[in-house]
Amino acid sequence: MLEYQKTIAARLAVQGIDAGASYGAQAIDKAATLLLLVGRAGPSGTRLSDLVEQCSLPKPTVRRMLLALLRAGLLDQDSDTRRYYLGPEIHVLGTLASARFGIHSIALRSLVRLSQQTGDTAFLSVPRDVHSICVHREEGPYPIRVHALHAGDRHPLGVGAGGLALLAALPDEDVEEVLAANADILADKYPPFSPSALRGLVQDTRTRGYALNPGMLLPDSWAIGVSIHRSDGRPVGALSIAATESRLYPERQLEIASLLKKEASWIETRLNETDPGEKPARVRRNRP
Amino acid sequence: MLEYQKTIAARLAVQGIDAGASYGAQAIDKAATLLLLVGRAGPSGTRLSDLVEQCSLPKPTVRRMLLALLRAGLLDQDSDTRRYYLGPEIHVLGTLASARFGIHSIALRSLVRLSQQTGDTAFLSVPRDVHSICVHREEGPYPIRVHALHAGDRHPLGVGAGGLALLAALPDEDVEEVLAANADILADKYPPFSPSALRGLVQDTRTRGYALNPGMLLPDSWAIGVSIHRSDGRPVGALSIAATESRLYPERQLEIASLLKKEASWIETRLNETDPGEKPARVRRNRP
DNA sequence: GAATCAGGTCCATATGGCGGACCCTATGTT
DNA sequence: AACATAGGGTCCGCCATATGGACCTGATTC
Repeated sequence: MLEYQKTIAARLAVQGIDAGASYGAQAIDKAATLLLLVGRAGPSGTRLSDLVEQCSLPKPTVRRMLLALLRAGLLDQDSDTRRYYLGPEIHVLGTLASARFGIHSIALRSLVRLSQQTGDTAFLSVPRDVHSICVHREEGPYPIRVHALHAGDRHPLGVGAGGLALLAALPDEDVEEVLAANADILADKYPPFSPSALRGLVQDTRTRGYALNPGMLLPDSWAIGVSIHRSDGRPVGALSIAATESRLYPERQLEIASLLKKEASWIETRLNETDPGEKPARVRRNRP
Repeated sequence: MLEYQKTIAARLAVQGIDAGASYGAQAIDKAATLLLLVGRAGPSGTRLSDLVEQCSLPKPTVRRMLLALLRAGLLDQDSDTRRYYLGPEIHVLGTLASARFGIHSIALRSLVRLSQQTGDTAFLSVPRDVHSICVHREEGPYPIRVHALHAGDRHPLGVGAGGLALLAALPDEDVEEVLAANADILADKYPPFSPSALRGLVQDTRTRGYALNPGMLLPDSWAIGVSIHRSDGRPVGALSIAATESRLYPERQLEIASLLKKEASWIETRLNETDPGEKPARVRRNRP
């Protein structure tokens, strides 16, 4: 493995993206990394030099990749500002993919209701590998807003109320796997979240019935989260509500937790009825 | 350009996908093509051999690409059936991209209302290059259903009620460009849609105020469509309703057209209020 | 007007992708 | 049981293709 490739892996690992081991078609690994980085940059886009810095690849290489991604419609470039954005083709593909991972379109209504009822900001997070990704933020009417989490942000599972709800919903063996996989990142970038601390948080979450983040990432940025399960029990997402400490005193926590649970089960029923498990019949069993 | 690459372009052109000219990072062109093909295959997935056939690349190459895409989470493979599907990462990225191309999540409610009110099936199509793509189909309660159009299908602009509504919403010069770009495909795969016929359909659509497809693709598969515009006038999508001829007699056409127009303008107001034109300030003007 | 910064491009080099040939398993067929 | 077919997946030597240091250009700053 070349030196710069180590650096990619290292940098991305720190940022919560794991480029993974690559054997063959390495261009695609780089392209995927760039897509993630552009996606994380959000609606204001990124600049070439930012991307070069973030993925530690030489500029011409990044530029070539970007050109190819533009050509494919997977990215967009503003011709004035020269900034790069996610492209129309990604949107189309994502829409088609939602037939399989259709939590989002269903959960949207829940988020709107939650943010209206509570006044605070509601989030939908989904698990991806050993991370949780915030895929939607719905602002509530209350004027003091917590902006610690943005759509596109990735954190190790267990960090933040949504991610903690997801982690606590996994069986213990999976929890340990996740903690092991994230050990380096946690130690490096999330000092309050040592493996033992996370085990404690998971226990608390399970007994309490909802996940609580008492400002562990950003002081006075509190949040409550609950997980959403597929019919086979696997967690496929988490709803959470963020507010300042003064708005999350114990009694209100309970109110909000019950609202969250109501919406979670609402989503679960919708998910199961639109998920007919439409699999082709043929079965094989000859894996190496 | 090598022989097999010509073949890719040729095959995909026939199917309405244009691989485009490729200079540098050609792996990404192939990867993007595969993503499109898997996306078009829909929720039942595709097999390796289908993909090999559709993109006319040698099997090991396709497989290497697929492995890389699986590694990146852009695709999924069912370990039993060995079929390939769009992956979770595509879904996440698509969700993030919808911040920029957010028609879908807004339009969903319109589609539900339309299919409930009319009983028939409602579609959302978006323009992409010189094609229209059906990104959502919402079934209505009426038992006789027209299944000529599926989510993921691409047709040249002007073919089908949604695509015709989109084409007719473009200025004449753009219409001519689109017709020229699609000339080969139209002649080859859509015999009823000669350029002159399409020009006539566009005129009819503009004077009538809505697009009508009187079973031109599939006998007795009729449809009505209207376009959705951004604040600057560009069409960004189309709503359509499909039914059999007997359910689309002239008076009902008018009723449905007015329902479609009502929903289209509902979407337009939502689009404009959630599209704050959030662009970075810096401006440059030095294009080669 | 010199210095800095950002976007973008060039081209000799060698690395990593290419694809014909091959293997394995499952499912007919005689 | 032996044979045939079809689909999924892998190997490895050759050479086409991506690589990246160096360079160009236009803005912005001092």
